[in-house]
Amino acid sequence: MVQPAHVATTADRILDVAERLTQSQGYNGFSYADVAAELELTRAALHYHFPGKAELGLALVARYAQRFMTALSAIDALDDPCAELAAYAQLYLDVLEDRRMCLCGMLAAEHQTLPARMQDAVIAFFDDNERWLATVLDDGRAKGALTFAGTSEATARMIVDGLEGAMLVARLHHDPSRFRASADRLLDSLCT
Amino acid sequence: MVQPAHVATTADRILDVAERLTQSQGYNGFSYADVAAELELTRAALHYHFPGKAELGLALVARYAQRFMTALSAIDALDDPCAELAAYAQLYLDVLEDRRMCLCGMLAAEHQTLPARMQDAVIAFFDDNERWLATVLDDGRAKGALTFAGTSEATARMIVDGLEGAMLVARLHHDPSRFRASADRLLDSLCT
DNA sequence: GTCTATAACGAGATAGAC
DNA sequence: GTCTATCTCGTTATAGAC
Repeated sequence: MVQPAHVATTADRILDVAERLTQSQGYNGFSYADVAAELELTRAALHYHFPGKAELGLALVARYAQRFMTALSAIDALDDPCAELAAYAQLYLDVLEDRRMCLCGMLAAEHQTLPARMQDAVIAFFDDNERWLATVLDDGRAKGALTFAGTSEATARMIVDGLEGAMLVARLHHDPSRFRASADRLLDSLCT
Repeated sequence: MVQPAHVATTADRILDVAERLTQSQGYNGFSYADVAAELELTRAALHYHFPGKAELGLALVARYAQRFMTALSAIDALDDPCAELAAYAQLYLDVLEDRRMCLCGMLAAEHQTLPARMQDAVIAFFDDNERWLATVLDDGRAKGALTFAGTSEATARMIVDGLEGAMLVARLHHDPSRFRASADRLLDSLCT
């Protein structure tokens, strides 16, 4: 049986709630009870869909990473390196708007406490982001649309670092404009 | 009675362990039992020194912030804006060397789950850092030692954001050289 | 200042009925 | 697929002896 596209399965609704809770309170900051209460289910029902919290957490990262990579593919279609970087920053801003941290940024902070497979998935998320950014940077430099010193890999890392850090700090004040200011300064220096 | 400078009080040793655990696993990622075991004390002894985890957490941030501000005062003595920025980044690198996150960076991630007074103290830490950096930047621009567009406040925020984010990500790979690369690119663009 | 003992609660998890 | 009931363990916290 295939679900109609507009009806979320229970598993999806669990992931939606768990994702928001993880982004706002951390993986170690929410419980099955929190998710169950919000969905008006019992904890046991959650265990049916995700046997343990480790499985839920892994599904969380996998879905988030997949969704993110899909968004990056869509950005590729812009075919304008400078606009692509701006669109990339906008992905972060969208998350920040309702006071969430990047899921993997949050999990990066908690990294040492995570199940091994979640740790690996978080690292892979950042590697994928850096790789994608590096191709945008290389492409932009080849086209003359972007200017930067050093390797595209190092520049990509600086962008990821800057955006993740800007989210982390801007969230304290619930102030997306702070994020935008940092992000703009970071990216404007690259666009010719 | 005053303690000799080289003998740490029990309260200090508790803070030392709790600080390291918070920086590596998060405030929600360690327990009184963890601290007690490492110090070969009981949990009850910890409650004597810090009635509850909220008080311990607040003392943690207060001590860290005070120590950090003292370090910033020492850096002021360098009287060379570019060297001062490098020394500032070095503070972060020192923390990262044994796989710790900045205490307040970690607490920023967990911010929404913290006791109210801890939340305020974390925000104050970042405000103080930004203020200090802004004075270094203003001073450096006046002397002609630093160049940057826009306000010193906005530039200060970009520096804090970049360094915190670089720590967050570099810690994943246990790779301080990544931090150094990001930090150098961030700061070199300011030094004339 | 530190201990033993215990209370009170929350978390993750499982068995088995429906 | 969801429920009730239960288990086990970890966590915070307190009382009272030493």
